[in-house]
Amino acid sequence: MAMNAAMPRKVTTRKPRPTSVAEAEEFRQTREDHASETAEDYAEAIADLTDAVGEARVVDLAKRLGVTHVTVNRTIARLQRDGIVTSQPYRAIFLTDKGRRVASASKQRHEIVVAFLRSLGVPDHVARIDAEGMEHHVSPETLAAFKAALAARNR
Amino acid sequence: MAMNAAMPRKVTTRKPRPTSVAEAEEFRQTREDHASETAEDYAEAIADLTDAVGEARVVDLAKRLGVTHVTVNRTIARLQRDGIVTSQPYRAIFLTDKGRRVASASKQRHEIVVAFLRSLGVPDHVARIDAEGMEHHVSPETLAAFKAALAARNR
DNA sequence: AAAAGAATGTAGCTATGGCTACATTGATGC
DNA sequence: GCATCAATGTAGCCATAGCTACATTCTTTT
Repeated sequence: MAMNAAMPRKVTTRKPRPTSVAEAEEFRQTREDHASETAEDYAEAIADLTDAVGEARVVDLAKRLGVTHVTVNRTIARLQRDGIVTSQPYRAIFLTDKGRRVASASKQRHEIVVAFLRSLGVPDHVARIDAEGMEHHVSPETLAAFKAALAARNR
Repeated sequence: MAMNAAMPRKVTTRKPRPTSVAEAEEFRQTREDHASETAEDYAEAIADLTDAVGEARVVDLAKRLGVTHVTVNRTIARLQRDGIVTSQPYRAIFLTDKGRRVASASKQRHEIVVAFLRSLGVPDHVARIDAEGMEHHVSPETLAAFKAALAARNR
């Protein structure tokens, strides 16, 4: 690119750059959480459907998660690859032991987060929406704090 | 696919399918939030850097967000497309008015969430990590509830 | 048993969000 | 002024996550 005289050039020396990368770790953690969000949502949905109607089918998951059956299909393939579910063509989807553990932990956390938000006076519908987004980023420490706050309120 | 006799066939009629899609809305909302997360994180980072050293450069953002400069570059192009920032090749990045609004709202929410978690006894470092993930999913209602809880504690 | 309809699968598109490797430009030092 | 190094830009790869359109298979109905 040719030098353009009309383009105001910066003459002064560059300001010293902050070298701290402390915050970077927080963003990294958040990105990592995102990777497991899908697995947790699917595992929980599959567990619920299995409890309710005995099996989880692609259409049911699609309806429940608000995506098309195509997306479900591809995600299930990944979850199978990762040992969360078992599935065979044209058959229902089932959780592995690992999948059941994921679902159970996720469900527990979900319920605590919803209960906690509701205890703060957040309307039920809003609490459910917020919990769905927040829950995957709630560490064990924060979950414990939520539990403790709930217990204190009921004491 | 040929019928495989060894494959246990389901003989009974399919169970009735649950038709409720109530939960789907929650997942949709969460996916929507994800779309704005990046914009908020970048806007906040750019605002902070601009305050601290007068300008935000690609390297600084990369360091701070924990990604490579390539990722920053591409994201900045998108943010420019979306009217959040202005940028010219080889120059610093600046927020538009819209970008400043995003940054300010995001920063405020971030600080409230961190303060709230800390007030529950969550260790500072953990509070920061969790807040980073959670904040983008905190609705105005929940944020108000957090604020109220903080105010009550300081009363 | 054949037709119709529902469910599932597949091909291929878009967008985001990471990355490495390499090219170019800008800033600094000699 | 030129060489060097840092910063920025570009090409192109991969994975996730959504979609429409179409093909196949299964279930139900007639």
